Amino acid sequence: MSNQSDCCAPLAREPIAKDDAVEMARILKAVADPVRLRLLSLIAARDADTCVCDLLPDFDLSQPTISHHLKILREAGLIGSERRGTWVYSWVIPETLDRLSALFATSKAEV
Amino acid sequence: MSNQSDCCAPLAREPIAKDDAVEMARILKAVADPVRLRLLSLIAARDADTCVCDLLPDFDLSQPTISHHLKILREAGLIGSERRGTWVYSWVIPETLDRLSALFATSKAEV
DNA sequence: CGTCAATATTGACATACATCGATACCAGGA
DNA sequence: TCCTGGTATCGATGTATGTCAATATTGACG
Repeated sequence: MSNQSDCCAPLAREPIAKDDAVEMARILKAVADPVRLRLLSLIAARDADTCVCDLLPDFDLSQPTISHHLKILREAGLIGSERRGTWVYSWVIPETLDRLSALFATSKAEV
Repeated sequence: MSNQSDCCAPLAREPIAKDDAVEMARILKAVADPVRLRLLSLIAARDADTCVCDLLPDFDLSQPTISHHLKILREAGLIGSERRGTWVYSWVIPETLDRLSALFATSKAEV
């Protein structure tokens, strides 16, 4: 029943299936890091797409390290990225955030 | 402004503070594992408290390993546990689930 | 007490991960 | 066509993590 784009009822509703647990844990691993959580938040809190160069100054980390973290967020489907000339811009994919939010929802009543 | 029980606005609302990112990443690490996600779900989906002995048969893992995972969930504030005679029972702490759910909320409109 | 069943702790091990410096790749401009 | 600046990849390294077998702890019950 669960596919990529619409996976699993809230944790508290019914025991999550093994495969779904693997899939959601993959996404959760991507956000289970202070640096990536901040990167994601910086990108998500903007109205416009975010240039990587705007993110770097906020961290005491090397450019390769930030690039590495962005790749992990991208592979988890949490952000999208695109090169525009010299710069690379990123944006949030809200559907993936929604999946996480729904996963932890506790109100058993719903649609 | 943010304390333990009510930390940080949704990621997408404003850039998360460094300390909050560390704190939330700590909790997220606890759920970023397929086994712990299933444990949490099994416990959360029940009406009554869950005996550890009821959880073991669902996994192809040793008892010490399950015990280890439960400890991590406990230390993250996701579940509570209590010994009653021979058995140890666990229950979910919904406030912590709510914090996670709220963290990923995308609708900018709210209370 | 002494035993037994349920759970926790310890120590060891292999694997995964965050980070860096060095370097490669790309696109724009002289 | 060659530089230059922004970004990605690579290789190395130290640390964290998931797992187990062995053992300790806890509490119930003879």
